[in-house]
Amino acid sequence: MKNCVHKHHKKKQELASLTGRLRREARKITSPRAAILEILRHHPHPLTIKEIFAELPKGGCDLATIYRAMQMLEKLGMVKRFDFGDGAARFELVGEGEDGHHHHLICTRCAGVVEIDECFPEEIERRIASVNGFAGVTHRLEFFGVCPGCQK
Amino acid sequence: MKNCVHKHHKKKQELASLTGRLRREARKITSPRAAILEILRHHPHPLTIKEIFAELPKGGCDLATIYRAMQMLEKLGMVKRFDFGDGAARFELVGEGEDGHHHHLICTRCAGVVEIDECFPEEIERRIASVNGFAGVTHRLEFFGVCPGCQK
DNA sequence: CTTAAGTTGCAAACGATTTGCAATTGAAAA
DNA sequence: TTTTCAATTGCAAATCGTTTGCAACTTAAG
Repeated sequence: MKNCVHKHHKKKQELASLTGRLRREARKITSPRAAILEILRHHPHPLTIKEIFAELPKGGCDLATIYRAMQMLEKLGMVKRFDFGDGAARFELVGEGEDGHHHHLICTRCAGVVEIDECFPEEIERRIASVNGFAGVTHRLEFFGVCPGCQK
Repeated sequence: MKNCVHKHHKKKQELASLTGRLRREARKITSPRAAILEILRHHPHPLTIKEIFAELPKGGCDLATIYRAMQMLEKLGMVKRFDFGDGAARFELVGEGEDGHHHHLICTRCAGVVEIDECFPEEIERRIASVNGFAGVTHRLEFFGVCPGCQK
């Protein structure tokens, strides 16, 4: 179950559109960045820094460069950071104008990932916020279990 | 908002009951362990290793000892590990027979924590599991927002 | 083509957590 | 109690993911 099922209809973004977003933010389009975006573009599921590094063409860039790129892309809202609780951050490209909020179902055996459409019920979240007087409440939510292939 | 609101009626467990659980598992009741349990007993909210370390009486034990103790207590199901996404694990004592599953509302400004009674709807989780053929599905869920005190 | 600001590689620094190992200590047995 | 041995601890070194300082190097604007 190393592959990923996608129920979200994420249109693969054009590289030009991505670099355009960068340019608009007065960021330089360097070859490491183009290569990283290219990889993210082709992987609709969350990738760790090391996975991106591994996908990088021969003589790719330094790990630090990827870390810096992801920080910056996250700040610009172009990628969303996910935490599966295993100590390594994962990143996924976010469509223009979208916020990328969604969840995953992760196999605790093979680490396979399935994107989930369901989200925590808004009314309940709203109630939790108001009952406690909190503002701007969001949540971090991930599901864990054993995938079909790992159950035997 | 450095204090914690508790809507859960967690009865503070007796130290004797805790050490009894250890003894039953053929684990030694050492002074570091007793001190750690004593601290957890008095703090119904999730504590980081460093917080436990700081609470430790003068000449407490080594950090490594706390790490080892928490690993072991977690394995025995006596503490539950939480991840607020800030890189430091937090631990909370779990009542005998309970599984400690619950969630928190965390202030992104002051890091204050409120325990939440709500959980992700079971029927939806069940549907997510069956639709994807996953078994033994659980979830990790935490809420984030700005607490009343930090909103001004 | 020049140039200044933005970027990169590299190595060192970090913070959380783990681990090897010799010295110490519970607690079961004598 | 005292003996005895496995469980446990302290300490330092090792890991791991991530960040950062800095000099060398590009990109993109003029």
